[in-house]
Amino acid sequence: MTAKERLLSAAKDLLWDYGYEKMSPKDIQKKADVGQGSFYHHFESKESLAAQAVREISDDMQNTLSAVFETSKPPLERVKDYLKQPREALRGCRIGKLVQEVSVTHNSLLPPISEYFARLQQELALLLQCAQQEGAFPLEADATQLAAAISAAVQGGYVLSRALNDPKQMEMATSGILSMIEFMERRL
Amino acid sequence: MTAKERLLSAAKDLLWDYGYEKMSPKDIQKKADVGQGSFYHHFESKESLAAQAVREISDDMQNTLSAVFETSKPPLERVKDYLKQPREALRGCRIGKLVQEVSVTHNSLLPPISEYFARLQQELALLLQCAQQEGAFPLEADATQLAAAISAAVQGGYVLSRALNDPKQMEMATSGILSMIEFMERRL
DNA sequence: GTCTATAGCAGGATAGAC
DNA sequence: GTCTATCCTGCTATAGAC
Repeated sequence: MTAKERLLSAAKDLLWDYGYEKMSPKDIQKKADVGQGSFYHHFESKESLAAQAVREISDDMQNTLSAVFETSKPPLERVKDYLKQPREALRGCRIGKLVQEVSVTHNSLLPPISEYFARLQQELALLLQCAQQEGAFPLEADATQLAAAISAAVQGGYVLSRALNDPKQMEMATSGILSMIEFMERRL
Repeated sequence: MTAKERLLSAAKDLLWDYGYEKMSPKDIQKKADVGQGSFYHHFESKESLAAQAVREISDDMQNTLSAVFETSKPPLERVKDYLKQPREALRGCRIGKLVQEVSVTHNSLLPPISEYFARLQQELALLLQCAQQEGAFPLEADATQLAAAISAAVQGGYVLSRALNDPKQMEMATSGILSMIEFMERRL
């Protein structure tokens, strides 16, 4: 890996564990085994590097999404598969945890994050609507609201897991949603 | 208000908007209109002050919880009332947003936060079980899982609102859960 | 209790040699 | 492209006078 690639990779890791504000240029240089000179040769600033790192994280996560959503399974199964995905609950969401920082919502890091969540919700809503058209899910449900609730439960699962220092919180939150979906499926 | 009270009040505000790491002693002093000398006269350190501020925030929020949960309404109504509470979605959860910071999960600030969420989930689960015993909610639902899902949806609502810079995300997430609960209520 | 002065250190970035 | 030296600022805290 080139120095530039190592810097990006290190930044992606540190953003996950430390967040944007607490991640210092020196932390990145040390983790990437790269000198200060190289850092500022390849990137204009910490924000510039972070913006590119967040862009890559968003792309990675959208690819993961595609792997779950673009299958031949019935639409509602794909929604359930999303809920059942393995997650590093205590580490937090690579992308969701960043939005709590003032320095992130007020700079160039936000757009790739918004993009990820917009796409997630859009795909979930679409799948739910398909399920409804196929008669696999109650028509009275509001697909858009449900999509928001599902993505919120996952993000909240991360928060609760960290707050209670217990990875099972994620499992409970997603299982709770899953149970409700299956209930609605049975009684349509 | 005494200088000590002003310091605590300022810290509570800054924790909400800036978070723990980005909130500096100088920020607090300035907002409280108190000199550096006073700051370190009343508190040992930034962490010490923050710990006390978080303790108070947790207490405040538990009082808000009591106001919603300790009424004479039917149990399931109280759960719905919790979901319908007004929230400053874009500002984030006063307490939930803190747990994403490494410096918070690794120090004395976490316990009051854990306490709040533990109590929230316990009360929600209890109310759901009451509703089940009264025949107002399906027995096949797992109250503990649902309580986790409900509290997660609220926390996730905050995250999504900030990520998409749209306060309606909170409303959609909580309405989504609300709809599912009402669906289950109708078809028990 | 409150003030000002000061200290030590880290964050973020620049300069110029190699 | 990479290295070392250097700069300025802000963070966190201490010291000692009033």
